[in-house]
Amino acid sequence: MALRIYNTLTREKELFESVNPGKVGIYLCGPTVYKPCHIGHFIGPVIFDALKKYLIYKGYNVTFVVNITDVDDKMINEAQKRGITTEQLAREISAGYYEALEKLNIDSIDHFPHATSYIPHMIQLIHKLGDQDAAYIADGDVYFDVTKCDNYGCLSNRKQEDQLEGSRQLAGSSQKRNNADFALWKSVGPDEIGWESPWGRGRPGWHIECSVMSMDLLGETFDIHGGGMDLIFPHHENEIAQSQTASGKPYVKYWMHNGLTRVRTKSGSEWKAEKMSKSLGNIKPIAELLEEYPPAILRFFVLSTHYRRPIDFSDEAITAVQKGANNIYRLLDRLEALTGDDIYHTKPNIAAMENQAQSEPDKKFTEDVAQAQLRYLEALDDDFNTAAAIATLFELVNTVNRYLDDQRAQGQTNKEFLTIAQEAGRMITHLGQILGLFTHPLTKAAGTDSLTPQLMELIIKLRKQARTDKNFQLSDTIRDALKNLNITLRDNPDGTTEWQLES
RNA sequence: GGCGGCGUGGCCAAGUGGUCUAAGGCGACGGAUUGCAAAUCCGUUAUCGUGGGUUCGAAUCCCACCGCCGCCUCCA
Repeated sequence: MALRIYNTLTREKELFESVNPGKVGIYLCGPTVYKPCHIGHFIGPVIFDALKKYLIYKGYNVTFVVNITDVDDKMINEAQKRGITTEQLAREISAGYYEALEKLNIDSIDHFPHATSYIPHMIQLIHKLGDQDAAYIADGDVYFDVTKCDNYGCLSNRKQEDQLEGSRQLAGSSQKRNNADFALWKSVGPDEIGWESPWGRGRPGWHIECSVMSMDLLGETFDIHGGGMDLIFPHHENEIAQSQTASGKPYVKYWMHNGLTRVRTKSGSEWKAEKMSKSLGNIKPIAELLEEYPPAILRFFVLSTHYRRPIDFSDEAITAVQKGANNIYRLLDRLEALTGDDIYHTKPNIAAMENQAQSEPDKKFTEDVAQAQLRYLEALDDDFNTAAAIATLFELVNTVNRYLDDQRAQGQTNKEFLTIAQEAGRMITHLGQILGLFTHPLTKAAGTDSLTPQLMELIIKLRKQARTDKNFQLSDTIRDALKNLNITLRDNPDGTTEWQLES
């Protein structure tokens, strides 16, 4: 089994082979911390956190870097508007960012380099570029000369000549050698935020920070660089130009770009999907969203679409996904309740299933579970198709439910089939957890105290008596009352009743 | 003007040359089960934007057209 990844650079799915055997470096463009983050900021982190987990599963040693841009025009403006320093602003916004990451189970990021901590490195890199005449001073600013990079435009497939007409890039600094040249260092006045440099007081351009931090932490050539598709040009294109020119080596082996988040809104009877943006005012802060939906569901939602496609965000869409995910949780929780064993934190044991499986249905079932695992991993190997992988999870759930039903229908009294079903449940959590899904029950474990199960047993017994007496009014009252406590009863055909705490 | 993405059932969403009259989810409908429900199971619900073309064979390749979205200024 070999992982294949779509590389924006070549526009093809390529076999993944890491630069250094057994090791993988991933760099993802993080947020500019000037306004509260929204769901769009977490698409990348969810995807690449899941990817890292999968690579670890495959045996790689992975280093994952997400940068924090804590200096640029927007930050300065916002800080000024609010009457605080940019440091205060950065601290406040990044705290919210980290908090959301944690809730979304994004725990695999090894480094969060801040741009402001890398100023000397940036100056060094600009120097290096200057030595090659790839950087020059104009109007006190330092620019990168794109003609010094022979493959400029390779990532975005753009030619400079084509960019002129219709572009909103107005004829500004006429001092630039080429229209496409971009700033490496911008000069600032004495009372503005800035750092001393050989070119006077100033602050770095946006693109240089990612080049510097990624190469510092991952090496001059590293494996995977991720980001939203909107960053392909100019940001990533410029990163390549700077880094490659400075190091004389290829910069990144695989460029992975995720689709952008769109918001579905209704105008009249027409649905339309548009980009999230501040000007459109269709942004919901992540903190708010995390209040409305369980974080695990949001993560599931993101991964249930292939990463390269845009995700249309709407309450309806999340709700639909949530209902689907609940079917999986319901089965898992049910298996735990039936067997009394933890299936979230133990690994499946196919061999044990095979040993236990005596009858034909048991054997068939065991075979189906093994097949599901295979298809799940195959899907992930195919350009990290989490959507297809998740589909196999649903099929597996159906397989288990059917098995349980069949066993029950046959009046199976021995509980051996439960052992087998339990292993299948473990397979579901195990596969899900490769992507950071199904790490815990969605709700607080039911009856964590010892009293609840006993009380439930009592209540169920009483209700059963009521039903035997055909006192349905009473039995339904009990059922409704429990429902209000989010406890659902399941009356099985064989007369037994199970209970479950629903989310 | 240039670059790029998208258009698959009521909705969401996989699939990018044959196993596809098309996975999976939500919804709807019918059935089993139930005292009634819930849950679960079974079944039904698509020829893949339009029109051409290539091919023995296309949702998948090519051309044209229509529609939507993004980038070329800051953006994950």
